[in-house]
Amino acid sequence: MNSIKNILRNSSLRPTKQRIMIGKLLFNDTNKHVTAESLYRELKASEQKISLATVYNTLHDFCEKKLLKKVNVDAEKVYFDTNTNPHHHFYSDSEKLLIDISKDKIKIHGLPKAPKGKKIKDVELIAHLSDS
Amino acid sequence: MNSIKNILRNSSLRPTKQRIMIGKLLFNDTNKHVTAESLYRELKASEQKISLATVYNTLHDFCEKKLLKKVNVDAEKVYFDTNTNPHHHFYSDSEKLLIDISKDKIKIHGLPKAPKGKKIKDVELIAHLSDS
DNA sequence: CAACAGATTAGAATTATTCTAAACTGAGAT
DNA sequence: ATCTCAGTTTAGAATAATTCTAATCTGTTG
Repeated sequence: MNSIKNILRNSSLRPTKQRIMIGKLLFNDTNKHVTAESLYRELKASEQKISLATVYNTLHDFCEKKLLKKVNVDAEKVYFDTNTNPHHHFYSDSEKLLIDISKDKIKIHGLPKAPKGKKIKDVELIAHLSDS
Repeated sequence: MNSIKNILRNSSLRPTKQRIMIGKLLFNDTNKHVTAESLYRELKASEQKISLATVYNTLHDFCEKKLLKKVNVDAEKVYFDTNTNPHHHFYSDSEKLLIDISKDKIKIHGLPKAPKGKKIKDVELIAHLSDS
């Protein structure tokens, strides 16, 4: 509860009511995957008043401060992952569900070096699932 | 020219004027990455008359028939890749540019097995680039 | 507690994509 | 060749996710 405030302060984000509400929902659980919409619905259910624009603003702020990680798997929506450690994902296209795969399990060999003037910022691996 | 018709017929797609136009743009080059919009602009420039809806329809038809591969890297748009062999990508977020990485170069070890009732359909690796 | 930069808000705007319903066109049968 | 019809194309409307706008509000610093 107080720790959310500290998280925000440590990231130089003003601990406003709505950021704290969102922070509670996100950081008291581990490895949560949300979309702006899903979070907005969750907040509404909890009787809180918050606008969708604020949810978007906050998610983006949290991403910039590395409190969240953006995951693009599906063209339809952006997911935000509270697990900011380097890691990968399973994704079930049918259920629109993300599952973390811890990175230390996975070794990638043979990645070519980045084109001149560029460097590899992040490697994202998504294993798409289908019903077997 | 004729080969495009054959490609279409082999995929049981009626070789209509617009599918042939699109096929020419896509399959006479190798490893092209397009979005619906970029292709639409390209078609307009070539004095052809085609609607954006048809571009979308055709790209989706081609995907279903495995003539194209959908790539989701960026929440903003879907890319379509004429390279349908298993392969991976570099992606420059700033330039919105995709570069193929041939799959046989890359070895991935330690991928956990899919959750019960699921199997891994496809593994997609995207190395995000930034300026170095 | 005043003041102001930063945050929130409702609603409009934008962007990518899909849908709709009417008009058109390949291809097989005649 | 022509007819027929399922499969296509089309313009424009509709939808969905996200961003923008401009007015209002609120933490924080002095």
